[in-house]
Amino acid sequence: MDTAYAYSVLMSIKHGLLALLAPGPKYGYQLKAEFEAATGSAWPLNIGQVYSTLQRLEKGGQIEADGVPDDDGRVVYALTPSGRAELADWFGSPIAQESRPRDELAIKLAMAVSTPGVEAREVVQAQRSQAMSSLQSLTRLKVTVPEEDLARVMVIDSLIFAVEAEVSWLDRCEARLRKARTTQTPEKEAVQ
Amino acid sequence: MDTAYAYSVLMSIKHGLLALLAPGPKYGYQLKAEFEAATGSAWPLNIGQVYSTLQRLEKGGQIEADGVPDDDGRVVYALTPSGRAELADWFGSPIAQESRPRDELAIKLAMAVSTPGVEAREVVQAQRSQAMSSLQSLTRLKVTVPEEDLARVMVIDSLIFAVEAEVSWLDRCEARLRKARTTQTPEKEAVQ
DNA sequence: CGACACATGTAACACGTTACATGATTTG
DNA sequence: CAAATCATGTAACGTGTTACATGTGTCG
Repeated sequence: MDTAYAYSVLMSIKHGLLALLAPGPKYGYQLKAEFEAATGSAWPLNIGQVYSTLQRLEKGGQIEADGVPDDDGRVVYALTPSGRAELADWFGSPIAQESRPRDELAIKLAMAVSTPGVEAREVVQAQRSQAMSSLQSLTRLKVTVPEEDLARVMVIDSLIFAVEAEVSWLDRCEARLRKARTTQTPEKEAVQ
Repeated sequence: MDTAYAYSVLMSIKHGLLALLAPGPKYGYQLKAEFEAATGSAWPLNIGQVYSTLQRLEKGGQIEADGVPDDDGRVVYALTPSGRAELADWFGSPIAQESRPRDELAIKLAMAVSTPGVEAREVVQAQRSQAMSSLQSLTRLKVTVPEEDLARVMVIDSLIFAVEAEVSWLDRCEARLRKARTTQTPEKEAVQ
């Protein structure tokens, strides 16, 4: 293999489509619909992206067009053994911590505290109020989806948990910043 | 602008480098070192990527090479007004919820529950034990960095908070799955 | 000398994203 | 008929990632 990325390889869509193809062959529009039925309101999926991804999956030998277009011009794709293997591997092994994208917010705050002229606490507060408002829309959204729809509920929960964690983290940062200012530079704030 | 992405635009490195250039001109290796000094052990930065990104920033008019290579072949880059403006905008506005990458784990679990033949609870448990072990390494790592090093402490905290939230979420998913199995299909598990 | 760190750079690729073109079918 | 929806596809770009080439300086 030449494609051995050490971390930060995003393949959510690819794997998601593979999973949707597991029960049986499907076509593009159907995949978009089913993908959004589960992860839906959270992460809409541009239809163009479905076809791009299908193309790349076919090129990679993980899926193949099921013969000719079906009854009415719809092109149906099916998993190949290779694709089925990759899917099994995806489900079978946990997602590595190192394979996750860099957290832009963490980087931003790290940079904010070490960049002169930037008030890190303002950054924290702006982010916090934004997080609180998304928390509200998420809880509003959650009551609209029935408990039985496991996939959707779980996805929304994951967003809620992530935002809540972000708020807690921001609060801790606030505390750290407050403490650092009062202990380190007691009267430096008077300057300028 | 032609580049108006609606969501999922990753620009952590770009903005990170811009921030590092704010105090004054710097060269590639130095930027790598300083970037890792803050976000360090969490997200190492390939040196090649620094040069790629610098090149793209220069092409985009956000930075420019400071005349000739300095005393010893080192090429120093500085912010342009445009770059400074973009940086101010980055610090000044919160990171949008929609601009975050899709959570692969959430998608995976959503797919797991709707894919026949896949035991979602096994996926949950595998992920959970992996999360617990990364939580351990993170807490081990945290004690090695001094409290005064705000940036690094905050970055590690952000990882810890994220993993803790993941564990809580996984536990909730476990509960939901257990409940769904006992209420929905009481004896279906006997089949096959 | 040989190994290693410092330093710059390029080429190639994978993935995500959108804009655009094209047609068939349905429906007010 | 016109508009909306269904359906497929392509071209282009931005960002992240790595592998590789190249050279300098230092130190055992």
